[in-house]
Amino acid sequence: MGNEVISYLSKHIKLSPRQKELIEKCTIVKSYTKGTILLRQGNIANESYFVLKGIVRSYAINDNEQETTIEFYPEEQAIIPLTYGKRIPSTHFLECLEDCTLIINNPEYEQEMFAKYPEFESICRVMGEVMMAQLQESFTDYKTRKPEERYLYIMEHRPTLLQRVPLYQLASYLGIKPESLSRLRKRLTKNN
Amino acid sequence: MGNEVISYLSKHIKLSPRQKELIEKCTIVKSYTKGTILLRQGNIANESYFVLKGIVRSYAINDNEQETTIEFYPEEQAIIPLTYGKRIPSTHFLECLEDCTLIINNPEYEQEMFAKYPEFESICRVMGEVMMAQLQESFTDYKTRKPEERYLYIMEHRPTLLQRVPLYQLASYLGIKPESLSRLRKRLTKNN
DNA sequence: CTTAGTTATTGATGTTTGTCAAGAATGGAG
DNA sequence: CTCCATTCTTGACAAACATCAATAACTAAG
Repeated sequence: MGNEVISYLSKHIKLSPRQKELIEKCTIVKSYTKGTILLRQGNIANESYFVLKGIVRSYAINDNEQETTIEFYPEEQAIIPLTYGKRIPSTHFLECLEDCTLIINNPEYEQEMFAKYPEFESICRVMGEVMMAQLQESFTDYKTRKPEERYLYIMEHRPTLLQRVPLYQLASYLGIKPESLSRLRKRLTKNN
Repeated sequence: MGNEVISYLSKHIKLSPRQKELIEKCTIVKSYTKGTILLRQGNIANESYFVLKGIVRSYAINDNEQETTIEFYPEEQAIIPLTYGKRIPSTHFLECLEDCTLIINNPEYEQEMFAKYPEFESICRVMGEVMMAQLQESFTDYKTRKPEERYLYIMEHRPTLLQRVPLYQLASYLGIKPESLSRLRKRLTKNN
């Protein structure tokens, strides 16, 4: 069951055979039905996840009641809420867009693991750093690209998203209204 | 000299008198002239900073040779490059927009400090978490607000920026072209 | 003070997005 | 299968931004 986790982690750091063994042993797996809210904005985030099957969306609602999709997490993605393990209320929601199978983690269990297998702590630290760098990069990218360029990027690099995600949610991910995404797509099919 | 650091840190975490004393003792201060590049995109970031005087800009250049301002760091701001202490090349530049006086830090010095004063490690960890949360929040905010709203936010919360920063750099921070910022400003003065 | 270089504004024009409203397509529940 | 709710598309119009080009304002160096 932990194979997917190992394949994911291996993209970012080198794992020793012993570490791989460890990960396989220590995973808690749960399933959720489509539509399940894993975390609510304002609540405390006391779990982190790893997606084995399905797709999870993270989104936030601001004072204008506008909903913004922050990220989609399909298979082989780690989901670590920003407020994970802190006392601060969560800044965003987590929602299952399909029936999902997830690996669950929580701070207490993590601490237990760290005590038993100290190497685990640096793995987690590195993962945190990687996520932060990715976040910064996508922010920079977001500022320099137009919605159309962002859409084309997704078509090229994450084409399955288009089949699995409602377009109005993709629109809020791109930072435009659903109508604009609709027209953008029409434009693209015409010109090619 | 460390007073400003203490005042900054105190905004985010509680410091004991002993910790404050520590910080005062252990700071390395340097000065740079306007225009100095502290860090280049592609290079290794082996220093982090704290601004005592002046203002530093972080920006990135993407494949289209477009320059995007990521953040302005005036007095009392910590600057921790995302790739700080890692072997990854930096994703952004750091540039002094004025003559600057900065507190310098590097990973080796940090490790030394951690060994001597273990409490320091958790201070740094918390600071990292705070920065990450801020980054995520500004990203979400960026997606839901229009350029005009972002400009008004700066006028209200960081009014000094407008006097210290060239408008074309502020424009790239807001995600628009200088011409558009110019017109946006004109619009606002007319309607109020 | 003058000049060269940078930064800011303005005008004209085309494209894209937002908004409001209506209609078409899709999908799930009974 | 039918119906209802959600999701997607389309139209018309206004607002905002990008682009190109020219001019104005400002700054720093000689």
